[in-house]
Amino acid sequence: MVPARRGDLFDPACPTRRLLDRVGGKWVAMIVKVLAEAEPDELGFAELRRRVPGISHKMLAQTLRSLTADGLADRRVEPSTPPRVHYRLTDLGRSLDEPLAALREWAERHMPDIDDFARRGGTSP
Amino acid sequence: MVPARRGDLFDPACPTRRLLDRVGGKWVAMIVKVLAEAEPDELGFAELRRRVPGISHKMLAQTLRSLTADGLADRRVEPSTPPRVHYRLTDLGRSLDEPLAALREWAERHMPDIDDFARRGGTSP
DNA sequence: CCGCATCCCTCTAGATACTG
DNA sequence: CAGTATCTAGAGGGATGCGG
Repeated sequence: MVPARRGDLFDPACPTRRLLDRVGGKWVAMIVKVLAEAEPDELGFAELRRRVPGISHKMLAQTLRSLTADGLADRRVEPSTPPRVHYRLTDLGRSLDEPLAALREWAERHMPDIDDFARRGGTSP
Repeated sequence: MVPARRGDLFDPACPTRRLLDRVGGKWVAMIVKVLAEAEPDELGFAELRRRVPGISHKMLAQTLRSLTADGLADRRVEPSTPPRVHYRLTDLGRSLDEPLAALREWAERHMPDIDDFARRGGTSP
């Protein structure tokens, strides 16, 4: 990650794009939301999959893996047969949910405006 | 946009992903930030390009086009030779900058934590 | 039950070039 | 100077299958 294409080093003091590279993925924001709403409980893999409609087995595992690797989620393995694995947000992950919640709120409030504007082809009222 | 891959319709009541599909693009957030910081002035195409290091001519035009089509930015053509085109945020675009600013702030404050965690391989202190 | 590897397809975005 | 079209490489993400 953070490839530094060719000789072109972008400003290393711009963490926003790096954050969006992670959070802008197709499923990250939704999984963080679901985990945040489950607080203070943790969620099993299967339960998570049920609460994120449309996600594939692979993408859920992959996204959870990256969240765990980034310290945004904790992973707890229950040593049973079959083993069950549970996830919850870390403090860091919980703090990330705050700006994400602001974004969700904006989206719910204003996406209809964008849709209307786009549908009318940008004509003034 | 909002392709609805194959037969798989996701929940239409989830505008957050649709917003992230737009804002999560590589340049959108940065351009909105630059336009917001220039307020109340508008910025010419060339000036914008100077303020967004690393962006290509094509991607700047393309991103500005989508912002304009979504009603997030206004486009003003100065009928001179050569023609100059100026951009500024609309009220809607300006309101979007608020949650984006929250995200930027989080990124600046917490990306180092993520980096440290990843660098230590997720080891507890 | 959950994780990981493989294959494949689509979509993004960079390079380049032509028009107004 | 600004906008658009074409081509191409690479990443993201879906389906499937084996391993633990």
